Amino acid sequence: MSNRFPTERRATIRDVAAKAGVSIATVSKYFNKGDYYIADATKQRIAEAILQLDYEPSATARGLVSRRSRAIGVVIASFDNPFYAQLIAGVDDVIGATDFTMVVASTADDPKAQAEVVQSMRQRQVEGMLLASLTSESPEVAKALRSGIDVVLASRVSADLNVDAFVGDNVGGAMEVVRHLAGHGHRRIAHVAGPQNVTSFSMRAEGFRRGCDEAGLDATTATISLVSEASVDAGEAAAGALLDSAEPPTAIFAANDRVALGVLRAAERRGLGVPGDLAVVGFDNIWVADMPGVHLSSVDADTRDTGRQAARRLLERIERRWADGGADVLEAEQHTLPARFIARHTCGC
Amino acid sequence: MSNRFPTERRATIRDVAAKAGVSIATVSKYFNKGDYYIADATKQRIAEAILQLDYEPSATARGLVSRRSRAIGVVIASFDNPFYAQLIAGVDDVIGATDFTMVVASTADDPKAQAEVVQSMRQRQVEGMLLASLTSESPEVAKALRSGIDVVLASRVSADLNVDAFVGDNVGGAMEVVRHLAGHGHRRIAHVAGPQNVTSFSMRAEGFRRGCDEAGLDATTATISLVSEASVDAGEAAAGALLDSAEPPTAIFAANDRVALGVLRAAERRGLGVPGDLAVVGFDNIWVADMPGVHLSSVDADTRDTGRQAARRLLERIERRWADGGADVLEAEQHTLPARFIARHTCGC
DNA sequence: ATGAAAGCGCTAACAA
DNA sequence: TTGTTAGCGCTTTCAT
Repeated sequence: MSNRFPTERRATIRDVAAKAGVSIATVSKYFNKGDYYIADATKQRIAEAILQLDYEPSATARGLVSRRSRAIGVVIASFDNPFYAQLIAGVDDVIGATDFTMVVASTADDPKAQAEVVQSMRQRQVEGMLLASLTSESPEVAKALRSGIDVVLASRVSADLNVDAFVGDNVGGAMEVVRHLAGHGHRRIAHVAGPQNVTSFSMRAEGFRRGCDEAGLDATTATISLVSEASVDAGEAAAGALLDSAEPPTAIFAANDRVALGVLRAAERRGLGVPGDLAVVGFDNIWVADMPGVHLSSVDADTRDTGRQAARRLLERIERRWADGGADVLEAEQHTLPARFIARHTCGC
Repeated sequence: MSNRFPTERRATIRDVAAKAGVSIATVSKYFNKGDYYIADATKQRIAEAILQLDYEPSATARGLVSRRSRAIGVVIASFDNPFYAQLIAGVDDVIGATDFTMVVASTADDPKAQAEVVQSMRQRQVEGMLLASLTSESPEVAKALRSGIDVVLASRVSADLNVDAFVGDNVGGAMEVVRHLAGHGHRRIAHVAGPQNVTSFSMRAEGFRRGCDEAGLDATTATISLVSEASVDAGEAAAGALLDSAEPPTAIFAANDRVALGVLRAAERRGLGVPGDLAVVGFDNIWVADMPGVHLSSVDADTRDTGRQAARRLLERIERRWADGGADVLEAEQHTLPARFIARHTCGC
């Protein structure tokens, strides 16, 4: 047996009005409580009718007249990446407590996909967008901005978009890592860097360089190995090449924890002890880093909180826009969130 | 400097029509290509106008008249749980390839939150809902069903809702685990079971019992320890109690991988060797299970594919409904996806 | 090949 | 306190 209901037409405000014996305006007022006076007896009858008809007001119709969708769009690179999962969890923490809904889409860092997604969100009239996946800025984003959609960046910065951005202290965190590793006596340190068109990764690479300078290491010992995708497999491959070279590093700083996990696997496959033969440090401090058997040293920039802050800011912008009649009065700010080095087992602590 | 654009009113179909010197009906036809003939010259002018005005049709207005939102709702328990992340990734695989959008919300398995979320989605006129977090079925879901919203369950079954469900072979998978563990010679096997109001967990517990029967183990050696929340910490606590008891188990089968990770941590904290002193098996085969240093044996029911299949089915239902003029002709089916035991290090293989 | 007009379900003046 | 009415931006007959 299937759900065989004749599926009678959804009840509308008209049906409610008819059944309650009032005008649709009164029913509308009933829902937009607070601003109107309406007799208790009438209220009763309306409530009754709503219940009986199982009426639910159409957000679509409401949105059309009020010109507000009460929806925000969230764009990430992928769902099965704990970093984005954490970020969205943070966004959800704040959005879930409001009457806004989230429409979410992933773009796999594909500019074309991003353009499509942004366009689709514009059509859906989202009031704001939270972009966490933004490598090359597509013109679609600028258009969205121009059409009155607020935009906030998370874990990304943009040179030509004048919008708020919330991003961890990648440079500082990376420098801290090198400092720490150097403190353990390492001289041959390698950095497995992620795609440099992703700002977080390029900033980490920059921090690595600065850290090496600071520690007096030069390019003969401090090397950077680029990886085209920040994945476990790519990390394993890159680390493998490094480890199999003539003068392998004694410590590897990975672009992020997933890459670090790949490095760990490469070491394990070669029977190398960690941190004895090789020290490893990641970035992002995803929950896995703290798991038994892993104990990966990492840098924590509180991803979930990044999501929360970015979401709050977006909401703030949206509210302000309505309060100020469409104007965009807030200055765009770049917020750098503090990064903390988390020493666990793999760095040699 | 902020994004200071006077934020002129979004262009509407009217503006386009005016600028192109045609009627709005023609512009509308331009977008609903295929069904109408429209002169090439006119097409040109419209395209031009659209470009200049940076016009994007309003999905809201469209939805109001067409009565279709081209949106589906996805309800999960939480984002920062790799299981749901995988599931959503699967859903995204198929939805992302269509012109539907996903509105997502989490409920933390709170019935009240679930009711709110479902209600909100109903207001937003989603055409279908994918429920992956459904412990106690709230009446809201039945209402949604009645109002013509298609519903598909993922990784959950429901006794009183007559809807499609896609769920892994929890019973069979669990039996397989016990069989395997018994094959390794274990007699004292414990199951750290998750909240029993979650069908996946109750089914796994059931499979555990059946497996013990099959292996000739009885309640004196095969024990079940209930945990109120399927988390790492809860798993650690439960395993700790088990391990510190007079006659500790030699093998623990955890409700899922997160709980298993907790078990692993409990063992590690006590200096117990795995699998030497304690064999451990999880469930779900989240990606972490395969990481270096972890090597957790688990049961794989292809979560991502579950998401894909469920999403496909939902889309199928939606299309059918429109093809058949609102009727709901598909029989509700319960799909059991095969579960495969994945032997890694922690089970003793 | 194109346009006029009637709504889709709702909100928000303005009247009564 | 309640009702009338004019749209919100679009699709869709039905004319032309």
